Amino acid sequence: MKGRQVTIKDIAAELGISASTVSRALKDHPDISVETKKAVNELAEKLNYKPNVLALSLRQSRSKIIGVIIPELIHHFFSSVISGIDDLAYANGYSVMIAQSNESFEREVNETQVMLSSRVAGVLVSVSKKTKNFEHFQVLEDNGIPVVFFDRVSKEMKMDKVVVDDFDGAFKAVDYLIKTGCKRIAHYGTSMHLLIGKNRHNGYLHALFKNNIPIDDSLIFKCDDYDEAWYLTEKLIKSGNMPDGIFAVNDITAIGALQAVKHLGLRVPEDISIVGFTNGRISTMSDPPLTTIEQHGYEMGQIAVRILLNRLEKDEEEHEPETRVIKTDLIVRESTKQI
Amino acid sequence: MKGRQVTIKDIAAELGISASTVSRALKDHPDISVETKKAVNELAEKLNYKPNVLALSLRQSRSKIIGVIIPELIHHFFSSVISGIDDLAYANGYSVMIAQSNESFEREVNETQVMLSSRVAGVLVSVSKKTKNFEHFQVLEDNGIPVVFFDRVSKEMKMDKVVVDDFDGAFKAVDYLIKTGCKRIAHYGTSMHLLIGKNRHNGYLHALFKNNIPIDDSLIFKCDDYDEAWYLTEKLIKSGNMPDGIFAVNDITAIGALQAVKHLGLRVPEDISIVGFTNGRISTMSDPPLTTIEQHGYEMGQIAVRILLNRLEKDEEEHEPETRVIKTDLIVRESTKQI
DNA sequence: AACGTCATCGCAAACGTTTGCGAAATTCCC
DNA sequence: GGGAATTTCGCAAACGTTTGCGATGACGTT
Repeated sequence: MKGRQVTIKDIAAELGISASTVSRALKDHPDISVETKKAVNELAEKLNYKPNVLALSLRQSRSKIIGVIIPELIHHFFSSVISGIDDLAYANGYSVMIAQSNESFEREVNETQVMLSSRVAGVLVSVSKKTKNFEHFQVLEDNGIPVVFFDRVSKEMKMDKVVVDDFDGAFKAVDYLIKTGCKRIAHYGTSMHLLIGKNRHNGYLHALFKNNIPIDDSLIFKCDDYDEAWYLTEKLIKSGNMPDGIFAVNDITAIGALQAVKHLGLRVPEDISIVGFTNGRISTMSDPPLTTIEQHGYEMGQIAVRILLNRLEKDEEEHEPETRVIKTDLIVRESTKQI
Repeated sequence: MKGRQVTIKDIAAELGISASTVSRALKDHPDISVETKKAVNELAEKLNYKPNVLALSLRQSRSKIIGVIIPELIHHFFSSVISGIDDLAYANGYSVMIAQSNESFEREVNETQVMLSSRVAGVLVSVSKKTKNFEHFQVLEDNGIPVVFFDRVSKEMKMDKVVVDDFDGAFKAVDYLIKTGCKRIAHYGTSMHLLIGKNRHNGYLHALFKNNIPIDDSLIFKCDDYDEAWYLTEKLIKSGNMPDGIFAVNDITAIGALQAVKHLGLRVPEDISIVGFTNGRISTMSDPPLTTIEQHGYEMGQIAVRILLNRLEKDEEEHEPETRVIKTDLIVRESTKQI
């Protein structure tokens, strides 16, 4: 019952041989006779021996754990990414340690300390909204722990990144709105110090520009969650400054706007068209279903892992930071008009 | 740059004292003089020393990692649970290692091996739909790794569990449907070998019974996802065997049914009332918003951690498995009629 | 018979930390 | 000032594993 776990020594003792021999036998070292190997393997099987990865990691001072730091777990996009991370990590014999910062800078810093303490092989991170300083990640790199950022990244960090083509995605969304007849398109965006905020904003501007639509600052807002969107949309409509299209930085915000529009007795898309960003599960559940941008979270997770594993293999020599950009797709549903 | 990490020995060498002294100084052992402590702590700070938890875990053969095995990450309920787990684990100095089984029995078994290898302190698990055999979890217990199950549990396992009061939740849902005038209530349920499937089913039956409504087997189905629900609902309505209420085993299924009903030109809740289970994010996003059962995933995660930590503290002596039941709440929205 | 060649295995150190025990050095007490 | 008590620290072992090196025998070769 309540037992210690079986070790190599237990096997060695029971067989009357040394621990080294058992170790070598288990990994099919040529120095060991077939009979010994057979005996060792059989006993290991019988005792349900599992190598102690702690000891292993300690020995070669590198663990098979990938650390992941994200702002929030309860979020379709992030859980997609983690799912991609977990699947590929698992396929390569790595385990995944997660830590959510809950959008708190202090906790994010603390989590990097934990990663350091745990001697993880590498860290994948999407920074919190409050993070404007990246020293704690540099510390990881300085201690030999490679860091790969995904989605929420910043320009100033000279490290590996994998991001979605936010500019192009936003452009596609807004361009589509225009092509379906919208002329007064509002943008609900997130913090501009996050690249994703800035890039989506710029994509929005670029689409207007390309289509010769003047920029109207009274239609551009910092607004990135459900309740905010509801409130803002209601205010906007009642104020008389009503847009005929809304491009929101994510699906939740888009749906908040959508609900508010319907609540006021207006129709989507006839009166106001709406486009979100992410293509999460909810985008098919709203009424009407949401036109949005597919962000390929699962693939993003996988790519991040692949970049990390690559770095871990050829770990020496100076390394030139790489930025991978994932293309988005416009998913047309019924919250926008026909083209 | 590309450095090894700082160890206790580095500090000891630089200060010309022994590693033991540094170790004791760092944890404020009374045997060490104040000046030494001061010197050690300052240097540790300066060098950014972080204890190597691998070595620590190896030493006392127990790590500060909680393993979590779940069927699917991309799922509002499960990510809520993990979020609760992570927050409480973090507060108690533990890290969280996740592993998704993707509803595969083989992978679930493999993940338990990994947990064993990693010498995690304990494991929290929600079993896959395919799991009908629980030996792999018994192996964990036999090796001194406590296991706590949550949500998806089975009767035959004699271990700690934390579940939602599925019976009562289902009862509340169906009872409410009846009170609002429904007479022909369909049930879309999940596998009966999962306790949650059976209990919700029984809660459904009990509500019918209490209200003297005969059970109609032609209204009971195994159907637990979006597409299935859409298809089944459409078939059901067209076949003329139309229910006036639907109680679904989760929100996604409920919304699938809701969409199908609307698609056929019928109204929710006037023609058919619908109740889901979970109260996930999507339940507020549908049109009309979904009446559902709040399942308290975040709290469930926290309770699971608390049970585990309790066991880890007084780890000796035989332990009587405990089952914690979390009460549900009926959340009334607009997919049901007024009472 | 003397030597080299293999095949097979064990010793011991190392990874970073903790901790019981003992060893100095200092202080105290009478 | 002699002994005891106290303070402050170091030694070494241990956790489980890997691995360079050396050891032991059994052979085969001259």
